[in-house]
Amino acid sequence: MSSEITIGTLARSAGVGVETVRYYQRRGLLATAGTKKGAFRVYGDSELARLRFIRRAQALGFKLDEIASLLALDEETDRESARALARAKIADVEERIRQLQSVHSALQELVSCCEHTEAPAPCPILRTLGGEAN
Amino acid sequence: MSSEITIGTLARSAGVGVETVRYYQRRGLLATAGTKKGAFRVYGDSELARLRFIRRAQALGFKLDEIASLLALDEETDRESARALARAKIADVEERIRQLQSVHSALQELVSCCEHTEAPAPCPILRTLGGEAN
DNA sequence: CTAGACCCTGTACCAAAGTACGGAGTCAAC
DNA sequence: GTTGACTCCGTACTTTGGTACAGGGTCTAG
Repeated sequence: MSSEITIGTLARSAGVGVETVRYYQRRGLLATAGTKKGAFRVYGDSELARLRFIRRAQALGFKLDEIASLLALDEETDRESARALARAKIADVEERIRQLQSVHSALQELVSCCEHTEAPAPCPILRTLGGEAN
Repeated sequence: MSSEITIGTLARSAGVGVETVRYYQRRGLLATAGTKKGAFRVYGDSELARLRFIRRAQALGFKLDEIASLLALDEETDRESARALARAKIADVEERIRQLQSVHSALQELVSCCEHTEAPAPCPILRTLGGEAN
């Protein structure tokens, strides 16, 4: 049933490097396989699923510590907690978007000011960064 | 004219820590004052201006390496370069906003799916992260 | 039976932007 | 004439998510 796979194959199947798998093990996100076949540890489907879970969660902006919390949840009984974590992450993402948008418009302003200033004189961008009034 | 200030005052005036000033000096963003008054190095207005420049640029999302490039520009002759750097940063910020927006909508989808699933069964968020189809 | 590919463990290193600490010297005030 | 705040210089640690290497052992094919 559960395919017997070494760490290299496991890593490749999830699209990560062997060192990354080991790193997740060190971080406690993934168990180090208990069973060995000869001298090599052997992994199965559950480890692969967990590894993919980590990657998907990461793509959604969760950091490894948060993923550890997600992984500790039970599909059956922890829906509230899962939703709470997801909502917190949404708020987080929204905040970062707001920040970036404000930076974006400040930069836009500088550039368009620079473009519309015909004076051959000092660069408005550098002058603004340099100071006087703010 | 140029106020004679020690590093602590300089740092406080720019809203950073002394260690941060020293760090910028190590990074070559800020010169270590040559003049000393007794045993202590003495800074003036130009260092304060430079420090503020760094902070403003940082608030606009430039990293220290990029700020080094900005600081190397001449207000009079390097307008083109300044604009180019600002435009590159704008593109950068836009890209990050797009990324975050796509993450945001994926998260929204998960949460609203979870909210509208009345089955007492498994949590849709955790199940989606856990896999099968994607 | 040997070469090459793979695995094991442990440790060190990378970026980025600082922060903290140790041990010494010095300055100003009371 | 000493206390307390400040400075100097150098080094090490922090966070996050890995990556790289050293020095073995082992497995598989030809």
